[in-house]
Amino acid sequence: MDENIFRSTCPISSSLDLFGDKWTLLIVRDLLYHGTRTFKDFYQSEENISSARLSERLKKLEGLQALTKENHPTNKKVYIYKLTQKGKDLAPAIIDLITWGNKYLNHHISDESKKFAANLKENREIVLKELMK
Amino acid sequence: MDENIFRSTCPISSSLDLFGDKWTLLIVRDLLYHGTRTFKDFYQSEENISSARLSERLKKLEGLQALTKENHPTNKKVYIYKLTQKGKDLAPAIIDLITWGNKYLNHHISDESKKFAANLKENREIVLKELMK
DNA sequence: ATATTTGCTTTCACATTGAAAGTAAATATA
DNA sequence: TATATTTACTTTCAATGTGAAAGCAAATAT
Repeated sequence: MDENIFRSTCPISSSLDLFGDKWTLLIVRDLLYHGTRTFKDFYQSEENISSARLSERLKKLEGLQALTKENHPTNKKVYIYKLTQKGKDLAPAIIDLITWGNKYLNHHISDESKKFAANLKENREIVLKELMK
Repeated sequence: MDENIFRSTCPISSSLDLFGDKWTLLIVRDLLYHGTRTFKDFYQSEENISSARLSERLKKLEGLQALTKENHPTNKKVYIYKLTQKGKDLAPAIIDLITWGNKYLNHHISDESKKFAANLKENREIVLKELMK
């Protein structure tokens, strides 16, 4: 990883240099929820990422070693993406964004997400452990 | 706030629709660390935000009611920016990004930030309470 | 043998950004 | 009281990043 992508020696600033965009953490979200994903799975998630951007972000995350890409056991055309520990360690930040979004944007959040967020609020550590395992 | 800025009914996606860029959370960071800030204070922080972008982001955060802008008590040219509760509630996500950055980008993080992050790791709830008060 | 699926890449108009310069009002200084 | 400086912006614009659509090649299904 090139050092000159970092604006300062501040850890938030540096984390945002890597994850401060609208797509990267959504890819991590999908993997936290589902464990493994294929290109098609990501592509079909409801936010409608373009294939160009998805491809680019997967490469970035792979380069960061936040996820791994492996062959599908039977289908040679399909690849399986999985989080590494480095990727899983983004779970706390992600659930805090869920909590914030659920509190302040509640009127347009789906019922399913509201339930998930309510559970999170009660059992942060348990949900975290579950997501990161 | 316009509803059509949101890509989906997912709370992470929606939070990222608001904060998924390289500058917005850094402004919140400065306010968490310092309590109050002026335009000049933000402008002089080490990441070198351009005044055009700073002005734009401050307006966005004010529009979201994540911060307030008030007159300086004696200098009519200066404005004082402060976090609202909505803004302070971003503190958990921000400290988790500090923790992640400190763990995985440690080699280029300043000693001061390393100390802060170490304390955070030991005393998450106490530091959080202190930042949000 | 042919159609479909999957995981991309390519293209390009459009949106966002960073850097620099400009501005106007308020304040400090001579 | 005149002038320099400071503060909080706005304007401009080239460079960069993005979304939507189309294209492609290998693998799989029919």
